[in-house]
Amino acid sequence: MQPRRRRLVPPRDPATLLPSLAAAPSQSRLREIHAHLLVSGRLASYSYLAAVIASLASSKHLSYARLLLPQRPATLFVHNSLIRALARGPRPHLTFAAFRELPFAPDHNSFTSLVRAATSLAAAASVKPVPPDVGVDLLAGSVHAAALRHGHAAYPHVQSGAVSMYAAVGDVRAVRAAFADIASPDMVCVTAMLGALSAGGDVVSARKLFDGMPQRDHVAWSAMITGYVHAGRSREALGLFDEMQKAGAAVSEATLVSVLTACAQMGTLERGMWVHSYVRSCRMRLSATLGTALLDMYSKCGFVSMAMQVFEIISDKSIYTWTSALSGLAMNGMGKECLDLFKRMEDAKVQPNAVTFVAVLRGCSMAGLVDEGRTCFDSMKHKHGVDPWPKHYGCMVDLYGRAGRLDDAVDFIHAMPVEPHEGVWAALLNASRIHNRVELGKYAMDKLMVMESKNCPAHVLLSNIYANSQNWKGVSRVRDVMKAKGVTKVPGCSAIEVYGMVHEFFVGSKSHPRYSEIETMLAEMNHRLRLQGYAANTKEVLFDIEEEEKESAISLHSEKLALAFGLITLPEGTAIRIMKNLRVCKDCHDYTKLISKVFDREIVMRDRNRFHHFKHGGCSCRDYW
DNA sequence: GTAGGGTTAG
Repeated sequence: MQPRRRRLVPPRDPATLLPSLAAAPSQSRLREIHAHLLVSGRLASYSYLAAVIASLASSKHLSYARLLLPQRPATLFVHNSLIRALARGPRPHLTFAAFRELPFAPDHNSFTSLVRAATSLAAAASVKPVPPDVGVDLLAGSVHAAALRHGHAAYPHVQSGAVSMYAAVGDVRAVRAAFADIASPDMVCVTAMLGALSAGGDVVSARKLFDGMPQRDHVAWSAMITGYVHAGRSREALGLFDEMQKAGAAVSEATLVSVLTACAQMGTLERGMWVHSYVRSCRMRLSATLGTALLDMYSKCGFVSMAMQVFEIISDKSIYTWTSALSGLAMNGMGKECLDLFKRMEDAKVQPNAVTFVAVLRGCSMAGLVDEGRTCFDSMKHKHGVDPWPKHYGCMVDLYGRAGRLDDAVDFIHAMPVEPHEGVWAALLNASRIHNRVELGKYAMDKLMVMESKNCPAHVLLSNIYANSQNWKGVSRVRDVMKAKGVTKVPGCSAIEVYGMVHEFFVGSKSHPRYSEIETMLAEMNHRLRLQGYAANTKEVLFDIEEEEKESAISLHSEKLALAFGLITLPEGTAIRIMKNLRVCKDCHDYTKLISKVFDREIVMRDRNRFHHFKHGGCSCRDYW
């Protein structure tokens, strides 16, 4: 077959070329476009040249952009365009090189971009080391100092940029100082500041600032919603979103991303699906960011098939998209699928980062794929050049430990090139609990104690190990230690969404308005289960109490209350979805399995670590958690 | 024709 010849038709409007440049064209297409620009004489126009350079720099053709620069005696504006594009692009450290090579004295616009570059670098530094090997805090300080030296630090854009920059490096004092320097902050500055405050963990001050704003646009609303999401207060985030819509503020893509994150956090599938249909009805394009937030919401609501459907239709998948999909498969126990997807990612030549490997290793560990996990861990550094984090070592110990290969887990710990951190010992402790290795559990706990750990789940784990071996002295010792160290126990809470409303249940709480119905249902559940020969597993109750009392304490675990409520309110044939803030205990797990059989219901339960999909008396985790 | 809000893990 004859290869089709491409026609060289110059586009009528030069502006139509810019999007195709930013979309990272192939080399040959790029040369074609360049030829058009030269022939049509458009590269002679400064503003157009600047736009072209900016588009090129933000795509994958940085060197090409640089090539264009000396073609004309470029103005400061053209150089600033390049710097701006670099600062917003995927490799912000290149901004500094371009800044140093400026053939002009930098102006306030140059510094606006430089501050932005430092901000992006600081944000990226948590995932990968920053290329110019310098601490991001030092970088922020010196960028600010340079702006002062050149007399541009008082420019409003530099000022509000500095607020965000110091927030990104986590320097709360510098944030406050930078904000105090601004004589009369406008809406944009205040929004930057409220974002900075909530990023620093102070949503309360952020909210005060927000309430005091004379006017708020959609960015200000979004920033506040995001603040709540990052604080883990997703209920308030969703409430604020409702207010935002009542106030008539425009809903942007960024807003929806935050709202979806809130839905994911709470596990409110119905509201999440509402956002999805909103996106569709507005005919919004599913960008990588929006699509990823959507896919993540579906996985965190236990709706994996839908998550994967969304994944497939995202056309420009980012590293976040891939990682989120992998993590979704991992937490739903689909280790095999997770590895397959990782292979696809490698084939697609997408570079995995450290977070990606956390997801894949967790996938292996959830599904008991020990050898595959080991291979993956080894490939991290050798094949992909990703240095392992403490967490990756923890995943490996978990992988060996869960599978019952405790000796391998211990060998692995001893062979670690870095000092084992808390998570490693906690993983060993958990494995000891699963496989009833009391001595090994004590050993792991001793290590944790030395670290002055206030890790509450670890203490509870050790207590469970003691309880399993009827060692009530050990149990009460753990309790005393917890008291002495001030380890606070988070109360167990299960949430269930019914017709758009989220109902929360705590252990033994009777405060729900429909509690009497719940009580009746609980009695019926227990009755029907007993007919099936179910006896409560009371071993894991934290304290040594009389057998009868124990049973009633267990029967009031929050997940059972939520389950009863779901059985009352949700029509037959609909899955019951429960979100628990802590791990499901063994008894509740067995109990739920039986309920799924006796009541012929699909039950999806999300706990702190993963999902359990109960059906016909079995669970997707194959009791392996 | 230059600012502020957004996605993965924990």
